Amino acid sequence: MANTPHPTAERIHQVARRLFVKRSYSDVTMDEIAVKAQITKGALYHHFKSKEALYLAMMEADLSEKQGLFNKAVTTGGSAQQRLEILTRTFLDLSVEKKRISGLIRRDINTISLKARTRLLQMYQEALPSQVQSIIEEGIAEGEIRPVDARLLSFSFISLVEHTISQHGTRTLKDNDKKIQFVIGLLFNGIAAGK
Amino acid sequence: MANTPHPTAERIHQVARRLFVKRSYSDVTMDEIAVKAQITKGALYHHFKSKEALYLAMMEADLSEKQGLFNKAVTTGGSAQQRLEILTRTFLDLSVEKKRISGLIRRDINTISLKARTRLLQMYQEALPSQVQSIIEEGIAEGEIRPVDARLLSFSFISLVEHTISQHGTRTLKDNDKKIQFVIGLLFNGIAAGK
DNA sequence: TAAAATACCGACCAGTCGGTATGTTATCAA
DNA sequence: TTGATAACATACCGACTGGTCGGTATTTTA
Repeated sequence: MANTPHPTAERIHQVARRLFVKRSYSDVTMDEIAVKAQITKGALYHHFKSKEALYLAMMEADLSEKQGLFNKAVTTGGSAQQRLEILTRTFLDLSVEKKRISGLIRRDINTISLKARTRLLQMYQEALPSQVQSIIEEGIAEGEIRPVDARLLSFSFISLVEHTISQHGTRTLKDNDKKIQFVIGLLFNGIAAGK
Repeated sequence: MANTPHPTAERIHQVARRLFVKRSYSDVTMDEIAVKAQITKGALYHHFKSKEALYLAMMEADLSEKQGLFNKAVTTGGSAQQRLEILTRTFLDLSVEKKRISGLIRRDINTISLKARTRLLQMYQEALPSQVQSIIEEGIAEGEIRPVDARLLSFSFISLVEHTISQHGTRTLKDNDKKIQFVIGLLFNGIAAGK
């Protein structure tokens, strides 16, 4: 339903994704998207009624895909730590571009209309933070995790993971195993040297 | 030296800061800054040769102030944990607006010129991450903190603190003591329930 | 095969934005 | 008093941007 079977629309999505990942919402122009997608502006506006609609459609396609992927980690059995590891690995296994998209939201959220903003945050919330949150909440219920605010922690955890895929993060933590180890180790045990 | 003794320039700084905190770099116009500062565009361009120069000057003023403040925490005696607490408290005691400014960088970094970008990152680096980093490094040297990548950890810690001042963060962790407790507790001990 | 819907083209528009050119007024040293 | 300079004001420019629109080619449906 959120899929765009039309080949041209699909190409527009790809081009838009690549551009929006590299530059901010305001800085990407519809002209450039049209040129890169090898169509005219008329055709572009035939498929998407506005710049914002295109941005939202692109985000929705990406986030609903991620929601499905991450949901497998949530519904898997095992300890909260194991499930967070699986979820993190699922994320890290994505393409570089797809890993970056989630980070766009914080960057562009202030430049789109209020209505689009609410919708975007809702989609993001369901795709990522609330899934992490539910794992944490169950971990708390099981006595595996000490009682903290699960929502705030889920946001913190997500940006922790995002740091591992930054330029410096990838330089320090070469492969995904190292990244997961860093992230999970910090989350569960902290950095105190004792014991 | 980075100070702007001229009262008009100072007023422009204030207005620009308020606007840039609320909206992205591209979305804030020089016209609006002029109107809000109760001057004309001519006067605005008399004081700052370009939009980018204004943005940079504003950032520089803020970051150099923060660098000085945080440096006190770094040079204070005590354990790494105590010094990180002091640094965090220094940050949290700032006005809401000044707390937000640091976060602008990640948002606007892609929209300014390469030269300005390099400069901005350098200033930010010195003001915040590298100070946190040096505390962590000393903590590792003293055996207080287990050996991890100090730089990556400093970035992670900073965004952890930033989360506590988000909308949800302030709702959950009412006062600064609660925020510091959350942030330091997570960093040093993690969330594992055992012991 | 006629008709209708879809996909696409490209010129154009109204508005916006950063920046400039050209004045006018306040300040203050000589 | 003068004259240079800083500190503004005003009018304007040119590039650019999101979006429109009349029209055409192509495919689907009746």
